[in-house]
Order: sequence, then structure tokens, then C-alpha cells
Amino acid sequence: MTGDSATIPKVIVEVLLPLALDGAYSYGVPDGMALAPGDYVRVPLGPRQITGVAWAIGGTAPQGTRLRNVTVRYEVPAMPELHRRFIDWLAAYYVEPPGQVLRMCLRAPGAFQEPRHKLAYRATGTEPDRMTPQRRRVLEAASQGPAMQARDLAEVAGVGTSVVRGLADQGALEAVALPAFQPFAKPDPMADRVALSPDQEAASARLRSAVSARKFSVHLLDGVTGSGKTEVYFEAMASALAAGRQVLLLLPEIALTGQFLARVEQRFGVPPAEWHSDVRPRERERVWRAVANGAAKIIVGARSSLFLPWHQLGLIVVDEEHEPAFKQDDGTRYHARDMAVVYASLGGFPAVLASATPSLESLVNVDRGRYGYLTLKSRHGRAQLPEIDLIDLRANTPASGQWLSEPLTEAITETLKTGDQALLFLNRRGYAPLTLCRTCGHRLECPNCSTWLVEHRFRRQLMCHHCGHQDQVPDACPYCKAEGSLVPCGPGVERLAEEALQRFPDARMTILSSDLQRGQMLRDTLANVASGKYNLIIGTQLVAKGHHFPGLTLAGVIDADLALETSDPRAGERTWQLMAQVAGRAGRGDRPGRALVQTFMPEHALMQALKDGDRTAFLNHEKQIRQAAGLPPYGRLAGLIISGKDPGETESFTKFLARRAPVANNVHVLGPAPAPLHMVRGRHRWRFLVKCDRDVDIQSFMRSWLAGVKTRGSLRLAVDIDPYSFM
DNA sequence: AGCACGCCGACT
DNA sequence: GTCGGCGTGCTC
Repeated sequence: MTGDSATIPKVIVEVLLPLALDGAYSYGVPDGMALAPGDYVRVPLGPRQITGVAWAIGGTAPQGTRLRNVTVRYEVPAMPELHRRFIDWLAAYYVEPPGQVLRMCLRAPGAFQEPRHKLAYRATGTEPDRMTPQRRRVLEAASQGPAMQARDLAEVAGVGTSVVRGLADQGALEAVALPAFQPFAKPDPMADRVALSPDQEAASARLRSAVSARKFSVHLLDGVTGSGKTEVYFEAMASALAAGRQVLLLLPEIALTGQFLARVEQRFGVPPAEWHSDVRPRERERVWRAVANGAAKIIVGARSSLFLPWHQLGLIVVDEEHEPAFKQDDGTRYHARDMAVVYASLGGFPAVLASATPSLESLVNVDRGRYGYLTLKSRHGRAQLPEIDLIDLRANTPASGQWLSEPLTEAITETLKTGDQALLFLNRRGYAPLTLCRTCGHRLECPNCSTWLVEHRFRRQLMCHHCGHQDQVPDACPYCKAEGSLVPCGPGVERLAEEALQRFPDARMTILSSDLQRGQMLRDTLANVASGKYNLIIGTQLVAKGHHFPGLTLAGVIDADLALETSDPRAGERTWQLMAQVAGRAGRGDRPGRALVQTFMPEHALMQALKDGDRTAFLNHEKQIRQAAGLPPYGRLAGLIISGKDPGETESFTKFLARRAPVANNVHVLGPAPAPLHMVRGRHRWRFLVKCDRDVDIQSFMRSWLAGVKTRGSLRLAVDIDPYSFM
């Protein structure tokens, strides 16, 4: 019985489908098809055919359903048991259907089809029965050099492809299959091994022994930019490669630059496989296949590379491990750094987390003895941070509509006079974050989100940074119709640039903001900064990343309080990391740098610790706050986000959920409250925050809460385990 | 996620 | 009179 609807199938297979279903679906295995767990299969589902993975063989068919048969078993390496355990683990942890997680693993279109081999032709030495001048030219071309495709061969010989086909039919040419994909070259662990400092050598030795131990371990590699962390984890990668294992180097998408990939290539002699959102479908297919069959050894990728079909993974390195960008906040809300550690633990191999400003989570794991700790001192023997001075904005208030205080202005003047470069950091795109009517007080708001529209003067537009809504800047107030009454409030980088240009008319200034510069233009600007073409750089978060500016000796922070004013429990940590990164831009060459930080709260413990360059003091302060509030890493958090198009319906559904919250004496349910950003993209949002001790199973609590809850209409429910954003 | 079924507004 | 909008529900 091989038909579509077998009545009494001999074997039943549970197939996990890449859909948000409760569990795997049962299918019959047709006679003559051998299936094992992990096999990729094609199965019928309703009117269509979809790709899934055999999760278990055997079992009984659910009552009252007619089993349909598996259609195809794909000829690709089966999904390893480790990979399947990882999917199940992740799904359980994040309270997601496993199929939803599987979906992230099947994002290489075409990888399951038989690869289209191209045919190339080679002369066999056999003469055709009739020789013509055309045929002779083809045979001459085909007997020298590598085999060529029919089209190329015909072109070289100046004939049509029919001549080639004729010769092949007669046996004078033989067809050979070219590999469908360019193979990945094997990296050489010793290709360009640089001399290491004693510090680096000691750290490398510990990582090498962690790799050769072939068991689970996590090491935190802590060292300022320029201390040589990269060379150290390259050594760990070299060890894993020498042992024939695959290596994953995880980076935040923004740090995955051509410059960085070139560095990996330089060290290991071959270009690594790349995996991120910009990789084109054909290349995705190539990488997916090469990871599955073990041919690709080094993969440099963004968070989604965790879901590649790893074959013999022996090490994961997470660089910039503190980056909040590792937390995915749409779809399955997973944290790639945490899941890298989980994967290493399930697979029994080491993980390395690297950062110049490690996350509190990782540092506490070091305190608890769960992670090994490796620290590198600066190569130039300098302290962790350059000298940082605070500017009290209460005593040095700039004039209305201006943001550069007197002390900062003087410092910039000094710096530019000596021929050095200065950097001004303001984490706000556009010209002004708020436009207000002076007559009636009306604020220009986004129609789809509860946010203000940001004026972008260069584009001559008002923009919403949450939904992409754009508008012309109106001449009159849309509410009271008063003409010329709209005034911009607050600074963005564009407005700061305007002020800087006024104060320093001779400065060679540039703005580095993600909405103004990207791709080649950004690379050119960065090169021009490095070469000294610009001497005053005004930038958003973009400048905090590890770009090398050798001539920069002054970093100015316009508003250090900005990141502190959010509802995020990690706001303090984020502020410290940003300040450290920005300050770290100054004085990278052999000259010392200096950072000036404008703040309205210089007495704040964080600002004091910054001024003293005392990371330990900051961390102790932050640990105390988190511990007292029962926040991570001392307690567990989960968010429950309710959203819907209709405000009334969304609110009443939220109230309904509030009544259904299970009562547990060790779990606190806070809320419901309107989300800090109450409306986004036209959807009204409410949220609960669930808080408990570290040893409480928060997932079980969430599951029992939501068991049997159905959403109707436009209502959406999302569980957010270990939330990072409280938006 | 698709894809079908099903019940209410502007067109040939 | 239909074409088609997307709400709702099911797929082994």
C-alpha cells in the first residue's frame, strides 16, 4: 500500500512540522521507505506538501484520524540527535511550540531538493564517425584544460551547442558532473599564527585545554578593546579545528563586517562561511549543506546560526557577549548567548564568551563558579578606561536650544587645535525627538504608535522610529492651525551637528548615524575618519562599536542620563557599557585619551564609578540593586504581552487573563499594565511581569496560566522568558 | 504558516 | 446581480 491514504500502515512516524502546532503529527511510512529519527521528510498537510523532520518512529495513530503517508524522504544528512534535543529544550524553555523553533532551522530554501549538477564535457579520445572542422575545434578545446560546460565549450570553439551535443551522443565527449556548489576550503589552524603576549598566551592555554577536554565548559574572556581578545579565541578555534571539529563564531549582526571576516580569513587562510540576514538564498543553501555534511569548518554568523544543522560542532565563541542584540524580540524570543551555552552543555563541548564590558549575568556566573574567568590587560598598559570627567549640567547649563556645555566646548576647541580628533556621542537619530506647537501645546505623534514623531531635517521628514510612518513637516499646527508655531524640542545628532558647526566653523565634521550612512558609504566615511579627513565626529550608537580611530583623543557624551531613563531593569548596565565603549574610542593610539560626560546627576553611583574608572564599584552597586529587587541574575522574570487592534477588546482580554492567573506563593504577577509603548503599529499592548526566585519553574507557571486560553480575532499573546526589553 | 470556507461592501 | 475583503478554523 503506497497510496496517499493508507488504511493500515505498518509503521507510523511522528513528524515535527515547522508550524505552531501543539506537537508532532503522525504519518504512515510507505512500504520500502526506511525512516529514522532526524530524517527530513516531505508530508501532505491539507492541500499542500511541506517539509518536516521525523521526530520519533512508532507510536499509535490518534483516534479517529485517517493517517496519510510520508511522500518523500530527503537524501540529506539526518538532523542529529543533539540538534533535536536542542530544539525540544529551547521550545520548552521559551514556552513555544517545538514546530515554531523547527521553523528557524529550515530557513535554507532549496537545501532539500536534489542539487542541480551542472554538466561539463571532456574529450574521450574516441573519434566521431564523421569529422568536421567545427567538431575538430570543439574536440581541441575539450582536450585541454578543465572540463567545460556545453555553452562555454561551444563559445570557445565558435560553434553552436548542437555540435557539442552531437559529439557527446557519439561518445567523443563525455559528460562529467560539476559540483553544484563551490566547496569550502579547509582552514589551516596554523596559517597565520601571530606572536602572543604572556597574558594572551596564558588565556589561550586555558582555552586550548578546555577544547581538548571535549566536555562542557564556559569561559568568560574579559578585556578592553585592543587587548587582543580576538587572537586569544582564535587559538581556541584553532584547537577545535585541529581536532576536526566545526567552530561557530557568533557576533551581533552589526559587528559582522567585511573587515572582521577578512581578519578570520587572514588567520586561518580561508574565507569562513557566513550566516546572517544578508546572505543570499543560493549562498544560504551552500552554507546549510556544507554545515550539514561537515565540509564547512568555520562559520561566522549572527544569532540564527545556532539553528544550522551542525554536524560536529566542537566550540562556540560569542563575541560582544554583553550585546542586547543577541536577544531576539520578535517571533521566538530567545537569547542567542544563553542558547549558545545551552547548546554547548547539551553537546558536551566548550563555549567562550568575550567582551570588553561583560554582562552582569556572565560576571555573576563567574562569581558562582560556573564560568571560568580569563582577563587580558591592555597592550599599552593603560587602565580599563581613559580618564573620565563628569560635567554637571545643572552648573553648566547650555543656553536654550543648545547642548554643548562650556567645559565641553573648550575641550573640543583644545583638541581640534592640537590636530587631534574629537567624538561627540548622542544616542538619538534625527534632528529633534519632539515637535511641539507653541500656541496650543499640541505634540506631533505617530498615528500608529504612542510615540512622538522625530524630525529628520536632512530628509525633510517626520518619522516614527517604531513603525516607519513618515510625514511631511507641516507648516501649520494640525490641531489649532496656527501658522509657524511648531518648534523642535530636544536634540538629535543632526541638531547637535548644526550647533557644532556654528561653534567650530573650521571643523571637518561628519555625522555617523545608521539612517544617514550604511553599506559602502559608511565604510568610506569610517575610512575617512581613520585617515584624518574628518576631525569632528558626531555619532549615535554606531560609533560605540569597535571601529578603530587612531587620532581620536576626546570623546564627549552629550547626555549620559538618556539610557537611564527607560523602564529596562538593565538600563544601568547598558549605560555603563555604552559609556565605556564610547570613552574607549578615545586614545587608542599611543596617546592617552580623555572622555567628558555631561549629566544632570553626577552624584549617581554609576556616574561616580565612571569618573573613578571603577568597574568593580559599579558592578557591586548594580548587583545590590538587582539582588534587592529580585531581578536577574538573582531572580527570574517572564513577560506576558497581550496585543490587539481594538483597545476595548484587548483590555477586556487582559482583565480576563488577570483573573485566570494561577495563585502561587513563590511567584509574583505584576500588572497588568499598559506596555511602556502602549501602541505600536496600530496594536494596543498590555503586559504582565512575572517574578520569582531562581529555583522556581517559571515555565510551568506560564504554561498552567495559558493552558486552554484561546485568542480570537486580532488578539495576540506572547510569552517572553528572560525579557530584555520592557517596551 | 497557508489555504479554504464564509459572510458583508463597491463594481462590471 | 457578482467579485472580493479578511476573520476563523483546520491541517496527521
